[in-house]
Amino acid sequence: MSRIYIEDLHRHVGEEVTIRGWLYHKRSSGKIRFLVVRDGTGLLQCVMVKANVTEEVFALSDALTQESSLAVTGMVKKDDRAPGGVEMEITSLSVIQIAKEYPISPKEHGVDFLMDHRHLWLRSSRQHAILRVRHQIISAIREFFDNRGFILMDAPIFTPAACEGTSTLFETEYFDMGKAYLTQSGQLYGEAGAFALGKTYVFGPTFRAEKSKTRRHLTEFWMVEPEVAFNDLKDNMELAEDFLEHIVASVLKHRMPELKALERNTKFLENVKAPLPKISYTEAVDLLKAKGVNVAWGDDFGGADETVISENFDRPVIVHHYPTKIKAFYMKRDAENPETVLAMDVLAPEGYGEIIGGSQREDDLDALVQRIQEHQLPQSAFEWYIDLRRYGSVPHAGFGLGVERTVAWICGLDHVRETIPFPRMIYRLTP
RNA sequence: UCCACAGUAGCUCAAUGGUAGAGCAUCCGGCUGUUAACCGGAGGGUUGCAGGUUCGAGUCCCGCCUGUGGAGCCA
Repeated sequence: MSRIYIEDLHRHVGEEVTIRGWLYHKRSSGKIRFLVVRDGTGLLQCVMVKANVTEEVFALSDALTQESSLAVTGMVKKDDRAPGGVEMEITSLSVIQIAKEYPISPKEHGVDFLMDHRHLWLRSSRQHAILRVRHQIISAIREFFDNRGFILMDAPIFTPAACEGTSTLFETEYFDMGKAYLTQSGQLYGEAGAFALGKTYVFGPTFRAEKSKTRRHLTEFWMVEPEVAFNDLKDNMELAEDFLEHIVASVLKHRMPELKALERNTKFLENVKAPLPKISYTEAVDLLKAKGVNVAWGDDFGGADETVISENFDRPVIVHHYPTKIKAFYMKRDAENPETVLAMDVLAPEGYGEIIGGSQREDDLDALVQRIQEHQLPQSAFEWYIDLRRYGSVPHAGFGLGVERTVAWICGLDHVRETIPFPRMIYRLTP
């Protein structure tokens, strides 16, 4: 016998079925009880009328507490009075466990309390909606690259050295070999992959020990990083805009009920179609100056600056050709203007900030070694990476997309802490 | 790390320097269509910790702890 889930109940109207799940909420009125049951796929209002069940079953419903596990059996009926339009008329009920007093009530709670109870908070409908959208985004990411012949290439999490700034590494003892570090990015390994397999993507968790305490930061977050041999900056930007279009279209196609539950205005999401608007860093600085922001050419943009830039567009905007000195060592300098690199960031609209950062990579051996020295990085740790420029180096490019910021943007959340099941932040390691 | 704000019942919050309270949750009772149901009743407190001022401190002062929002840094 196949198991029936709440999300499929509209196909079982008129049948007697059994649903196993948890009590989400209960309302009682003398001789009639309304049990709202959840099973992970949705919520179902179950109506228990005293005359229709045995005394034992009716008494059992009195003992049910919020989140008690149970199985309900009854007739599935269409009823406009029920949330979801379908309800169950209970004929039988069995209790699996009576839950202890559940800490999360239907009333409001503070952020810290909810984060302390994250393992239970995940059961609420808002968190359901977010995690389903996250799932859809991850699914769309893999679908996009898989359909284009990219090979998933996992990068290591223990690494011998930094690829971004050195001050933001989590370190750990690695037997008698000294320190190992948790990866900040799989990109360098992705480059090795691109030279082996042509087009690859790295997808996994990354770690930054930045003491950032903002709505956009986690210490552990997921990143997907495509890397393509023979791609230049233009190819890279085109890949990024096709990629974003695909992700957003997939969520709009499959997760509208969740976006509605999150009260997400999808107007801007529907605009996410390639090609996206593109401006150079220099144009972005001029734009900021015209808006009265005090910036100079060569400054990196802060979160507020990114918001001002993105407010000029009704869809994500690509900013390219950043100053060399504010970007990573592996980015290729523009031959026409070595003060800039062939970098590009994608800024999400509505103030959600940078969701993609990428570049064409430095493929020249001498230039790369020089950049490593300029950044005072330990060259020995990068010998394998430099090797890629010794043996058949070619132009190549890639980018990284932060999954949590993308989820926050698409869901319209005001903080990334709700975009991942168990967020890791500067002051939170549990649950 | 820096700046600002906060910490009172299980939760969300009140309380002019003068008897610590409400709603929800819990428990008891009532109600045959509820939608965060409603109505009546009950229990529930070392006011974050440690000092100080005062006749008297949840309230004022000092230090610490924890958290929230933001900055810098970044995806």
